[in-house]
Amino acid sequence: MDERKVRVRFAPSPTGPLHIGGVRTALYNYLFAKKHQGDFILRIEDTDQTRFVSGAEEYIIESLKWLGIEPNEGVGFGDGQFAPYKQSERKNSYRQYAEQLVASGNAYYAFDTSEDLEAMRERLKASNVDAKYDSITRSTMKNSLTLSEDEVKQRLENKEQFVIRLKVPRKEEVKLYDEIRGWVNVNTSSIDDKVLFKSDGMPTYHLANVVDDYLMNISHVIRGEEWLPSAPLHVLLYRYLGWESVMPKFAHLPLLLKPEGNGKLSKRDGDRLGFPVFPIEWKDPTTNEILSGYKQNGYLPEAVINLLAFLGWNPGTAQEIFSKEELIQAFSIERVSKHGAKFDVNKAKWFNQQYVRHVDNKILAAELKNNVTEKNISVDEIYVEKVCGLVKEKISFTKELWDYSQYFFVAPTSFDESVIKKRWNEKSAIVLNDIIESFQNSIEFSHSTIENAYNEALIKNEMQSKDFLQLFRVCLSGVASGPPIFEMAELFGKENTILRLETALKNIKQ
RNA sequence: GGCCCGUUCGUCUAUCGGUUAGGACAUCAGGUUUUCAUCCUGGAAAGAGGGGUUCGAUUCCCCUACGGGCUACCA
Repeated sequence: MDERKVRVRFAPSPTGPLHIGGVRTALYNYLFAKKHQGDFILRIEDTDQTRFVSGAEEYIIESLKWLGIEPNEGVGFGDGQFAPYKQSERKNSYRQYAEQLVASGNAYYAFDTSEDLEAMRERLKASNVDAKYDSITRSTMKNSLTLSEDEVKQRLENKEQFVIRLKVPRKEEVKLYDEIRGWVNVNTSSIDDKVLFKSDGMPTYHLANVVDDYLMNISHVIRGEEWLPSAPLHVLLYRYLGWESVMPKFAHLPLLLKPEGNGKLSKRDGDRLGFPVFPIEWKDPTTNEILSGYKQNGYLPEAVINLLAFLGWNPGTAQEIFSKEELIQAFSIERVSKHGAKFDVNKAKWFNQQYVRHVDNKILAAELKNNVTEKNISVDEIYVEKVCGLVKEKISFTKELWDYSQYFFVAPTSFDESVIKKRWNEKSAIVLNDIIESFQNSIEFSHSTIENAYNEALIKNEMQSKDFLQLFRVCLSGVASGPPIFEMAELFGKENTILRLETALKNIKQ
């Protein structure tokens, strides 16, 4: 690594909600920046005004905040010395560079209408030739290379619509070093004369991205593999603009693939895959369709970061659970894999489960309390916390809290039938009554005194615990599984526990 | 079609010429947990195919196959 200060950027376009592939790109940029004490920048690439989606920009900002991978510079995170960070607000800075390329003979004005272009493509297709605007075809089109100088001047003065295209050499090897893949060679014969400056006065991605990365002193471009084919074009741009010596290093990340079948994960995959593709919930502004998010599905941001980091990267050790700080320390571009990764729902669930267990009860309680109050149940905060402490071992997602713990707040009215059917016999009621009686006579009501009372009742009635314990659980909670029974009963309290057992007795007796 | 990238257990991956090809998730079988959804132990499970290079290839090179990406005045 050279001495240049590390400055990386995440540059999404606000055409909809950010999906997890994009989130991972942001994450790798973030980790790389922090690892090298560099800057992480958020730049909004909104050069296509026709694809603007309202709310998308805010969504991107909110998502990065939720995940805790906040840029230290950029839209929504405070301007640095390179503001503005939104390309539509930088509109005026691009044309001069396009003009510079025209002046140096590396670009040209083109006046072709979309009909002209269509006709050219039809014509070439008919003769079985690759239809592209390149070193051959440009000589047959309306541009500043074929038109006289006067006519070009005239057209420009008449404010005729034009674009500026890069004059790509006919046949030239372009070498590009990718930090993940090594050297990539591309011949310019396969690249067309890309539009750099559009007729609406905005640059295309190619120009804007190169100009901004240069102006913003970007040291490394870390982006998705879908950009690899156009990277040589960008190298050409740096070269012709005279910036090749400060050209950023490139790293093209492997894509995130759909778990089943083929293709890269896309925004359109929405909810149908059984896991969210968006960090937080997104409501489509035009259709009002709601697409679910990791946040709302009960994932913890730390878990999402951890699992995403491992989709395409690994530290080379057996450790898999990494805090954000640990990821920063361990991360390196060299250990990013070259091939696409399919998202694995099971592994994602496992990651989240690991984190849920270690979350402070207070934080879980805050979420569970919402569910409880939604049901118009008023409850003590400490009680909710204790409930969380007991059930968190049993769940994978925070949104499961209520499902797994509702009997702590509402006494059961139905009882797991398969357990009743399997375990209930003529002695059950007697044992239960003995337990109730013992409880009533007890002064202290802790999990150990509960357990003692329980055991005594079993011995007295010559009953094996393994034949009765689950039945006991069902009588108390209505369901077949849950946290340690005696601790659960302690939390219910003496009166409540007795009441529940009596209710169970009444309901179950056929 | 053209160009580019890739290819190790079902999935994520380790291996930087010599390993019984390792781990994790999932799965299966046991065992704890006096019950369970936790936990522990164990099993099954992989180098796409074909050529080279080499004393020796999963590892390096070539070809084929397959997968993916790109191929717009979209990013």
